[in-house]
Amino acid sequence: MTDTKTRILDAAESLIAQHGFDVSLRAITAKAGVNLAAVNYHFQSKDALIDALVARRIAPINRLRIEVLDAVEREHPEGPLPLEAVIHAFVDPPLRMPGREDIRILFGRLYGTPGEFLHRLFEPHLKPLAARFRVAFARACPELPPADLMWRMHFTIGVMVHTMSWSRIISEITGGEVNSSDTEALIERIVRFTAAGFRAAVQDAQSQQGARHA
Amino acid sequence: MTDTKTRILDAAESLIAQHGFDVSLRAITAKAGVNLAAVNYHFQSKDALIDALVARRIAPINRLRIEVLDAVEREHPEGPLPLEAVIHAFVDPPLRMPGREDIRILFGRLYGTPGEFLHRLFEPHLKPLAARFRVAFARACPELPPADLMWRMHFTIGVMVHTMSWSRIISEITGGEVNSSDTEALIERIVRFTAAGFRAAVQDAQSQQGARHA
DNA sequence: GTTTTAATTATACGATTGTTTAAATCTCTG
DNA sequence: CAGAGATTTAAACAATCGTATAATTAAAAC
Repeated sequence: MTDTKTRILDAAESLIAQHGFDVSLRAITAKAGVNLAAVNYHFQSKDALIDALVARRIAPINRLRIEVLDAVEREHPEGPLPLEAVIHAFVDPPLRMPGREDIRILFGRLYGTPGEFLHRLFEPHLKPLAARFRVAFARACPELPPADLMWRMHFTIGVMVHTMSWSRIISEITGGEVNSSDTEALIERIVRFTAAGFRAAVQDAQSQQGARHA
Repeated sequence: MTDTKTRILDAAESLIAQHGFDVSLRAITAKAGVNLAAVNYHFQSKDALIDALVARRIAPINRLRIEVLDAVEREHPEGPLPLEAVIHAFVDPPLRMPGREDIRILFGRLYGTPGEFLHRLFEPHLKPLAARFRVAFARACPELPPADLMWRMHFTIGVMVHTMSWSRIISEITGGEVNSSDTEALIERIVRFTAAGFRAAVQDAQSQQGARHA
């Protein structure tokens, strides 16, 4: 019999992935097979439970992302970094996340609902990561203006998050035509798409001015 | 004094965009300045209110998307369609949506929480639209395998949705460095990024096999 | 002006929520 | 074995939720 604390976390993780963050503590404790009050005993509140739930998954993923990026930078101590390698370092760990598919959906749901949990999530987990990858992407695309770099990182996150949050129903709504079970092929599709997006020509200030009044 | 029904819709729209779909009817009716029971009188339930709220915004957007796509196809009755024009037809209407910024955030939140509202949303609103744009993208990228075509449409939606749902806080978390107030420039960035992604080389079956065991 | 319908109001209902309390049980130390 | 601390349990708390009811007011029709 596993630990009560982790059983609560597992049950909450699965239920939140399926039904959203407003699942009741009673549903969570029922699925975990523990008493209702156990949540407020081991964690302090429902919000603290969600924080612990998120931290448990994000922390190892971000650690792995940094490790992979470290290896890439070690192989290229100077000069431009290979763009595909940087993208891989960013998207592989969450997409290859071990365990149930629920975790991927939870991850996507987390990014899809900015405002509620994100301020508690961004400062400790995402902010240092974003700063780290920003300089890496800048080294991979030296000629890209800073604003475009940030936007294209943002777009890449959008591709990754949307793929994760729709991973369960994407095959359903396409009639099984599109399937996300082959993780490696999916990662390769994401990297090719976003890398080409990073390498796209940027709009110079003059044509921007023109497009605005077209 | 505007209509009670639209005042409820406006208030619900704004509050849901800010705080999610689990806002109370009391908060909605308080902001609208109407009585609590007015919601169950004019609509039948809270779910029906959300359905009406979504339909009110999605219907004209999708109508405009189809109109713009019709014009593109009329200008190119045969042969390949210009890829950028097809992407513009898809992403411009929601991003240029008139009215408050709340609507864009609501739109993004809707896509970010698949499963709850999406089955009620997909069949009537999204399914015919996806079928229509699928053939258009196929005409724009004739050499692209069907599976890759679907995935890259999916990625494009991810870029669009993520940009919309993060439009309010993106400038906040980047310290004002990245700003989404210039809609036309933002659209241009999205189109350049995704068009380059559509044109990226696809992975052939052989190298797929190899990558899977790499 | 009276009647009929539509719309709004105040109020209450049952159900569910997160959280707390106090007693019961278990676990381990001395 | 005794007892101190940790954990689990059942029960209840106040608050909030969506919804329904009945009465009241406004509007429209004849």
